[in-house]
Amino acid sequence: MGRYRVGLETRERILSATRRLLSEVGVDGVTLKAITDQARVGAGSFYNLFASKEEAVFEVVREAIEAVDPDPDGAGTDTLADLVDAFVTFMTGSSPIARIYLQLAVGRGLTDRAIATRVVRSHRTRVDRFTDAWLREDPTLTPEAAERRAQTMLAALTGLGLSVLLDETFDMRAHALELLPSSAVSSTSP
Amino acid sequence: MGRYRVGLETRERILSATRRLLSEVGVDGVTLKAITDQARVGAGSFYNLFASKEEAVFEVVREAIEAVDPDPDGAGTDTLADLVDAFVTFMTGSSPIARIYLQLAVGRGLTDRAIATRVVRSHRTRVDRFTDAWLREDPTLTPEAAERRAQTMLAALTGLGLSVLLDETFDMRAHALELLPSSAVSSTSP
DNA sequence: TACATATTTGAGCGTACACTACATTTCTCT
DNA sequence: AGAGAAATGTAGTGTACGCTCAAATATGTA
Repeated sequence: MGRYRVGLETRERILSATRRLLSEVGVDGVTLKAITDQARVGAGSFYNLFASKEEAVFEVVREAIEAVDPDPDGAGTDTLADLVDAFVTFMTGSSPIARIYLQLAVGRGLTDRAIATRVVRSHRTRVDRFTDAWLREDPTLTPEAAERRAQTMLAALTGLGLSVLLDETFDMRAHALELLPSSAVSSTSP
Repeated sequence: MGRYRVGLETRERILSATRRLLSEVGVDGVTLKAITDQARVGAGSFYNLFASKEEAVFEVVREAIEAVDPDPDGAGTDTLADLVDAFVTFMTGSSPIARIYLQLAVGRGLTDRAIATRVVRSHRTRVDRFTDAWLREDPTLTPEAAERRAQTMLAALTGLGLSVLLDETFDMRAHALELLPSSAVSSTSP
């Protein structure tokens, strides 16, 4: 089902409106009417392009996450410090999308099956990224040990992210550095 | 406006029902109908005792957060391993309180200022507990360094708690052990 | 230009929900 | 017992929301 050019433009307008609303009024304020008003689009047009309201919201969050990904192509050259840095930037950056992401992941992921599935899948991808980086950092690790460390590190980063969301003065970066093995602390990749 | 005895009993029934629903069906499942059905009470009775649904939910949340607060009379002899162990047990134990607490702290605490304040305060108390334990573990640490490590460790434990909420098969204990300094890994306090 | 396909509109459907009105019953105190 | 306050159940009301549908219009292609 090919799209006409105007359809793709409308899609962008809808995503922009959703992004803006998420930032300005939060996840609860994003109603379909708010989106379609903001995008100057009828409800029917919205559903011609998105299967549900949630789909648009997730697309926005997904793009926000990708925007800070140090290695979008998965080339496998990013270091642990790079990944940690990217996560910290995502959480402490100016965009409020990080808050939305955590809220959706935990606040709704626990009860909404569709959301839980997406959260788990993206989490899985991130764990793999961190696992690979751990193996590059310390080739003597078994794959299992590397994954365990990746899981722990990611969970810790999530917890630190929560801390900074609850208390904006929390110095997430300083704390996150403690999660790195001492050999990797000094600098990010050259 | 004094209350009759039956009114106070009804109030307790409503709070119990709300508490139970929070743990069984989650925050989103707590509708007024669910509460009044569970409490075997009419909607009119509910609004005779509470100004709004939120008021009842908030009362339960407040009690749940208080229940999570570490014992303020703690003798101050816990080791880091003890504290980690207690946290893991709390998270993976049979009581649904941990679930409620985390879900509300993240799901609502990010947007509800009143809840955020309570979460931050109980978190603060726990950080102090962990800081003391770090100092006992390694007396060469400066108080600042100890607190930084305490914050990181607690955030990591919280993140691991989130992991186990999203995936019940997640082995929180194994991962939590990685957070301890190597000298403390082998055993809990004698 | 003719045709197929994509896009748009917006009134309105179904539903879920918090909350209310009010007649009735129960409670407590004197 | 009697009176007034409190508690109760029912049957709603109002509203907000996600989403649908059919008809009308725009777009791309041969």
